[in-house]
Amino acid sequence: MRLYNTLTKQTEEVKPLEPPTVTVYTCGPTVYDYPHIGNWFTFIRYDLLVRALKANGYKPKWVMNITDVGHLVSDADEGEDKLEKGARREGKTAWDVAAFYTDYFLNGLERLNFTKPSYLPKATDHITEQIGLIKALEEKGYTYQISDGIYYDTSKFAKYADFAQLDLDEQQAGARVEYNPEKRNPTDFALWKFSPRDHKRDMEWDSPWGKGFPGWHLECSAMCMKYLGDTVDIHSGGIDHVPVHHTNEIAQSEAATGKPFALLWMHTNHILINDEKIAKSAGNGITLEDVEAKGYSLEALRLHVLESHYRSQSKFSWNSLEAAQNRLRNLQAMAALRWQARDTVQDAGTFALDDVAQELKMFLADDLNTPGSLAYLSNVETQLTTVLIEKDMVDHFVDMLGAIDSLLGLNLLEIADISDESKQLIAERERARADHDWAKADELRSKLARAKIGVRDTSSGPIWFPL
RNA sequence: GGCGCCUUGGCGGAGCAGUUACGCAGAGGUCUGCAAAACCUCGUAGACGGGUGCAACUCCCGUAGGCGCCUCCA
Repeated sequence: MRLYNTLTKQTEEVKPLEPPTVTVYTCGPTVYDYPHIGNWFTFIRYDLLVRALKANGYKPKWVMNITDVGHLVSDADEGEDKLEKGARREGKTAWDVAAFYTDYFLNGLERLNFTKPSYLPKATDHITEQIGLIKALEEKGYTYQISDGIYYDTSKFAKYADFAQLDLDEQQAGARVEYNPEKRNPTDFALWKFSPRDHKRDMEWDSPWGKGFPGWHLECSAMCMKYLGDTVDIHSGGIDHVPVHHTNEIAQSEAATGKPFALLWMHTNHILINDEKIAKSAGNGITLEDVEAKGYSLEALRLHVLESHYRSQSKFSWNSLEAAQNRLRNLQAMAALRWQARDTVQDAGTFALDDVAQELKMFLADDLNTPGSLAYLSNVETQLTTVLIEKDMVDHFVDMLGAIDSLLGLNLLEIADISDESKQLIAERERARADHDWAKADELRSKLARAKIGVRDTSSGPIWFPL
């Protein structure tokens, strides 16, 4: 399996430290509000990564964290904690807000048919580990204290700028934010922030340096190392994390352990809506509820994610979701053939159902080429809907659907057989057609359509499909 | 100001130096009692201008436009 590695800027073979296990860390959500569709796009892409790894013989150990403290609203450690801000907005405590949106997120993973991560650790459950990491950094001389917290001195980590190819001097010149003048370097970041004197935070902990809370970047390093070891095989997240969050994770982790933090870094590009990135301020933060309210299924959303490559900046619109929904319907029509096998079919051809899984797997093994896998699947669909299924092919056909589902998560196996009543209507319509009672035949077709069942007539009899 | 990316047919969206990506929508046709089904065909796609190749959408240079990051962000 090959993936593009942000670290080396090239596509390379996945080489886990201890195959067949492959450790994967994904930077998860900050649970202060409803995730928008762009967040879900990214997470679905990592679900696909894990599915692809499994299909290609690996045993993924997947950790996705829940950021429930410390994620600051704005710039260089000056801003407010997102959780505390969310709490004020909703008149709750930060703990309540975190619990609510954590539940919402976990529920979303199920609604979207995610592979279950091996661990979904919360930052607030790992304060001890985070303090331990700061201590390690302190012992090695990477930290310093200023009035509002303990900071990491990025000038002590020689290759700080390498990962994101940062030009630190030039950046400084054009920076749009004012940095805390107490900091030694503009890129230095908080490891531990002291609680403010004037009010009590909902979330705060004791530490060797005083009461406060951990900086945002710290949690990922601490939890990744706790669950997956000092060196993780694949570390992943949104492309926006490259210059700051992941750069800082590398700095603090490698400074503490002296080992590479991740062998391969994988980053997903963002989707745009109306050629703009998604931001709450732009009012384009579409949620899963919005998608469903417009009558689109979450499977259609997932299919839409598959239609573009994870490294390209793709566009989202209701039109394109509509297209995905229609495309999904056609795949579901193919899946419905499992209930409608014929004793014999004309020209069964030489189509090899067993090859489908292998082919799809190869597309995904090629840097998650999901658009290629769908193009292939469309060709399969065209052949099968033309040829139909013979009874002794059904087992193979169901296996094929299962393989598609386990790779792409489209729930094609969930397309159920129709009721006996509906089958009788279809049979009745056939009799009407035989009697040339076209009015009755068309009426029955309308009746079936109201039950979301479509019918097409073929030389080997009627075929139904879900509308 | 710095760094990087992108520009493909109505829409979405890939790969590839020379063979149809694919899907959705649309047009024409075939079949059928009819069809909203199915099948076939079609739209003379590659921002623009140069260059290197026998050959470029696919490599190089330039121009125009767009986007992302440098600041919380999937």
